[in-house]
Parts: sequence; structure tokens; C-alpha cells
Amino acid sequence: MAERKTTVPAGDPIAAAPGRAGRRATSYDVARHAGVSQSAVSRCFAPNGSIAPGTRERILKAATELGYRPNALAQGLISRRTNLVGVIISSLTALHYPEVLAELSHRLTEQDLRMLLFSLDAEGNVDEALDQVWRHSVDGVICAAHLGDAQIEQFAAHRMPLVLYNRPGGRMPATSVACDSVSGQREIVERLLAAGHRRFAVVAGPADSYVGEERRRAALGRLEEAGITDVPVRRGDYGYASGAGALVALMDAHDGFDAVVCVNDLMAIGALDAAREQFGLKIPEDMSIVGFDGSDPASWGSYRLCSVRQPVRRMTQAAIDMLLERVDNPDLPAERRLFSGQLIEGRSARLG
Amino acid sequence: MAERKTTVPAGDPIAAAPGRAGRRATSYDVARHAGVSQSAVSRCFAPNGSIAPGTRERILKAATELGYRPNALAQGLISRRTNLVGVIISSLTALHYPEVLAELSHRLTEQDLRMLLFSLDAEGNVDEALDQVWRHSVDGVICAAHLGDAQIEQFAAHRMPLVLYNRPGGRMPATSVACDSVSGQREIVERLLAAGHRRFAVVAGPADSYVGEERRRAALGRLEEAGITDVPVRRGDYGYASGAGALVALMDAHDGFDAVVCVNDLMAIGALDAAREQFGLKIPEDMSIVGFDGSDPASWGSYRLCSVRQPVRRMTQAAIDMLLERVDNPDLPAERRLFSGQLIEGRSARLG
DNA sequence: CTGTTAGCGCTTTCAA
DNA sequence: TTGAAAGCGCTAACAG
Repeated sequence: MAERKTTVPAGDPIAAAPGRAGRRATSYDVARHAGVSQSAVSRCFAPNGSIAPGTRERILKAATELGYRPNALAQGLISRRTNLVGVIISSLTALHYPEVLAELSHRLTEQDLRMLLFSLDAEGNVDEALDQVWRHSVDGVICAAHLGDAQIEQFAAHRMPLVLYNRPGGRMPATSVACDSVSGQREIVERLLAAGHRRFAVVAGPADSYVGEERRRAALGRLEEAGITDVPVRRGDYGYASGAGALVALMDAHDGFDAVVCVNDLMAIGALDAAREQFGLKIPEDMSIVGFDGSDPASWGSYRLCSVRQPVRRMTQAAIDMLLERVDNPDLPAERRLFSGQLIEGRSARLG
Repeated sequence: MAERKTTVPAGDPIAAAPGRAGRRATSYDVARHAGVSQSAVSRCFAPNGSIAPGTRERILKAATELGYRPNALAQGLISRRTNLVGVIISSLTALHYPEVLAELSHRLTEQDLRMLLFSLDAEGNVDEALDQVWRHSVDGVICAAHLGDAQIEQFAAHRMPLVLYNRPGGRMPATSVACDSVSGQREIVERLLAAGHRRFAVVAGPADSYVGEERRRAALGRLEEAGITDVPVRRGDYGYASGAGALVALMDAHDGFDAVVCVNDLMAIGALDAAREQFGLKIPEDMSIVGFDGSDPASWGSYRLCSVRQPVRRMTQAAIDMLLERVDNPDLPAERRLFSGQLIEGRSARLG
């Protein structure tokens, strides 16, 4: 197939002669200017409209002269394809998400899609975002926030493609991509066990976080298999301070542990700083601390966190692929794709 | 006119009886269902359409029953108001930007605006983003990426409101909001001078970064006023590794400095880690290192960076305010708003 | 290959 | 207050 994407270059001879005051040129203006019908102009800019090379030439010239750009609103209204993807993210500042967002944005652009972004303060008001997403007739939604069954059902009812990112699907089956928390968490715990650790503590996430709970259970489960029970647990909110706070609380209440498993990197970082500063511990000599996500700061010199890295690129790519498949064919069955994380043997844990 | 009510899963009244197969209900469907004209429905959902209370009631009821939502595309097409704001950001992963983005998103939502997000890899292909922004008839654009004169001119020509975020305006006057790099950078240097530092080094940004250059010049300028010249400078790319690399390069080539001024936090963090690890230096006893931005990680226990915090909330709020003013009145003159940063006296510098 | 003709779903005069 | 009618700018048959 020949070229698509006829982007009018800068240089811009703006609003050269739009019929009405200061408005952008329409396909009509271009048609008149090129001496063809309006539909010829439309076809000229369509992926595979049939146009004689000569006509095409003339139209493109006229278009450039007038600084014409197809109106995406009108296009979407009639064609029922907006090339808009709704992206819903619960916690933009969450350390790990900037990377996800950047990757998503990059890959969506590659596919000639635009991103309508909604970020939620407090994993609460999803409905508002969903409302907007519908009003704007997006082609599909990628959602990294918790959706209830009723909400997922709405997507199905409207035949609106949806891909969940690192979230569980509720009762309804939903298409999703996720990093395998269970295997990842088990693997990192195993590594600690192999290194001889026996006295553990866990810094978990909020009780209403599915992934957090999954990781907590996976860690505790693996420990139990090794005959280790009664592991002290503290919850945090995924933030730095809560990680530090959790470690302090653990130290105050118990003192028999030397390995701390945190369910995300940011809390691990907080815990690590607290261990060093408030208790003068040497990491990893006196205590091992591990995280999850493999986010950037985890690799910084002061931390070199032992963690599980999520394959963000492959995950975002998969999310978009699955979404587009369903845009073209809304009847595809739901599909779950689970990616394994990669163990990063950082220096925040004694592994020898 | 037989209105067949398709059976619908409880909770959601979706697509109850849209004329054609599986399509969302339109104002027409609602009108018929409520026994009024289509324009009545339109007025009912308009900010100040005149509607009799009774009619309004009936329409709203019908709308709910049909799960009706106004189509934003059609609304925008005819009313020339999309409530869409284009946001263009050059480096999403830049440590400081997640916070900016989160604030922007939050505040836009408050004002009932949606965000069309474009992130640029390599501060290059802005044109593509601009192209899209125009096609989608956004109400205005907030841009945290470099714009050339020609591009800014386009905005003016199209009377499209534009607010630059922490970027210079080129020759054309452009509305913008920024954190005052000069005063901020001077202040932090002054603080170091006051503490007795005399032997400096600077870690600057890429040569094509306006803010970076501004900060570098401000730092060197203030030093020169204090009679300190021949200050060694190394450039980084704003990333962690480049900060570390810059410090190493500086140490290798010069050894008479004990205060390093970095033009952003991330490079300062990299430099700090390198100083500790690769040279065994104690911070701040052996060397002072300062950053800029006041981003989150700067405050983490391992760093406690001395830095200049940008007032992100006030800046984003200002950006949106100025943008909206210009959406309502495109003829307002360009306006520049400069915010002072706040000095954070962290422990990464000897200040006593 | 090209032009003609319908709309997409909505806002907006304008009469009634 | 209400409804009828005219588009917004475009795509998608359908003839020619």
C-alpha cells in the first residue's frame, strides 16, 4: 500500500482563503481551489481512495496552499473511527507509571493513534472518566485502574474494546495484560531462601490493591512452603514514606528478621533508607531488602535494589496489539496475557 | 414507531432502543422516547437552554433509560468548542514531569476539560503533534517542548490559544509560565558562597536546552560576581548516568573543587552517587552537591538534596488559567508569568 | 476515476 | 417554551 499520513509541512500559508472569516480551510475550499469535487479531496486523503495521480497532485498542491487539514471530529463522526484511545491511570506519580505512560504514548503514536489521558486521584472516580471516554467515541480503552464488574460489563455491552493493565478482571472475563506477580514474587523469595535467609518480614500494599495482595500472598505462600510461618507484615500505601514507616514499625515490634520483602520498589527504597538512617544498619550485611517493579530509581547507586523487573515495553506493546485487534474485530473473545518479570540481583540483598 | 425494548442486563440501561443495530442512543432516540423534539433534548443538556421543568424531567428520565450521552464529536463539530486541551511534553520520564503531568491532569479535569497527550521522544517531531492538535480542534495547547518561531506563529495565525511551560518564547511573544531559573540558580549559588565555598564545578544540561543554559549562565554569572572564574563545566543530558559521568569527568580533569552545581536534580543524584561510590567522598563533608527542581526523589533519605523547588501547583494552575482566558478571548495579549522557586536546604551541601 | 447525494449527531437561529 | 430546518466538515455508497 502506498503512503498514508499526508502531513502538511510547516511553512504554513494559513487560512489563505477560507470562505468564512478566519476559519480553517475545509475540503470544500480545497476542492474549489483545485477545481475538483469535494469527495475527490476526501478520497485523496483516505488510505486507499482511488485518485488519478494527476488529480492527486493538484489536490495536494491546493491543500498545501490553503494549509488544509482534515477535521478529525467530522471524520470520526461519520466514519465511527476516531483513532483515539482512552488511557486511564490511577496513580501517575507512582514511580513505575511514568515509564508505562511514556511507552504507551510512544507506541500509540507509532500506530497513528492519539491518547486521551485520564489520571485518577484516589482510585475512585473512574466513572467520570468512563463517561468522557464514551462521549468522545474513543476506539478503545487501556485501563490501569480498578474496574468493577458493572463497569466491565458496560464495555462489553457497548462493544467497546478494553484492555486492563496490571489489574484483575473481576468476575467478567476481560482482556488484560499483566506482569505475573505470583511467579515473580515467588522467585525473588526463593532467591533469598537459597541465600540462606530464614527470618523474614513483609511490607505489603493497601488491602484493596489486588496486585499488592497477590504479591503478599505469593511471598507468604512460598515462605510457608519452606516451613517459615508467622512472618510479620505491615501495610504501606506504595509511597516512600510508608515504606520507611513500615520498616520502623516492624523493627519496633519484632527484631528477629533480616530479610524484608516489599511489594514495590518505592516502599523498598523507603525501607532501605530507614534501615540505614534510623537503625544504622548496613545493607545488605545486616539486612536484605527487596522490591518489585524494576523501576529506574531502583538501579541508582545508593540502592541497587534486588527486584523483579516488569517487561514494560512488551507489556505495553501487547496491550496495544490486543486493543487494536479488538477494534477491528469486537467479537474476539477476552484474552489474558501474563508476562514473567525478570529477577534483578541487586546489592540490596545478601545473595551469596 | 414501535419501540422495542431489548432486554438489558440489570444496572445498565445501555442501548435500550437505538434505532439501528447496537448503536448508542442519540438525542433523536431520547426525543422520541420522551415525546418531544430533538432540539428540546439538546437544550435540556445545554448549560442554559430554556426548558420547562416538566419537560426537562421527562427528557432526563428518557435519557437515563436509554443510557444517552451527548456525542462530543458532534458537539465539537458544530459548536467549535471541544473542551479538549492538547498537552505536549518532551520528556515524560524526566523525573520532574510526572508531577507536572499529574497536576495538569487534575486541574484540567476540575475545569471539565480533557487532555489529549503527546509525548515526544527526542525533542524533535513537534510538528507531528501540532498537526494532530489542529486536526482535533482542541481548544488550546499547553506545551512543555521547544517551539520554533514559525510554530508559534502558526498558533497566532490560527488564533489558537497556547501556553508555554518552562520554555522560552522565541522571537514571537508567547504566553508562558515558568519557574525563574535565573533567580533560583543565583540564590542557591549564593547560599553556597555564604557557607564559604569558593571552588566550584558545574554540571550543565544539553547545549540546546534553553532552561539548562539559563541556569548554567546564572550560576556562572553569580560566581563571577563573587570573583570566581574558570569554573569547570561538564554537560549532561539531564539523566542519572550523565550526572554520574559528568562528576567523574570533572574529578579526573580537575581536583580543586568542593561544590558541584547541577542544573537538575536527577544529574545531581547521579553525581552524588558517583562521588560517594567511585571516590569514596563524604557528602557534604568532602563535597557539596546541589540540584534543581525539588522533585520527589531529591528528598529521599539517601540524598536530601539541596535544591530549588519549582512551585508546580501554582505553575500548572496559572498555565490553565491563562489558557482558558484565551479560549474565551483569543485577542488577549501574550503574557509571561514567572514564579520563584523555593530554596530547599538539604543535607547534600555544607551550608554552615 | 469522478461527481452526486445522503447522512453522522449535534447546536442554533427563527417562527410559532 | 417549543419545534422545524439548516448546517458543522466529512465519508460512503452509487451512478456516470
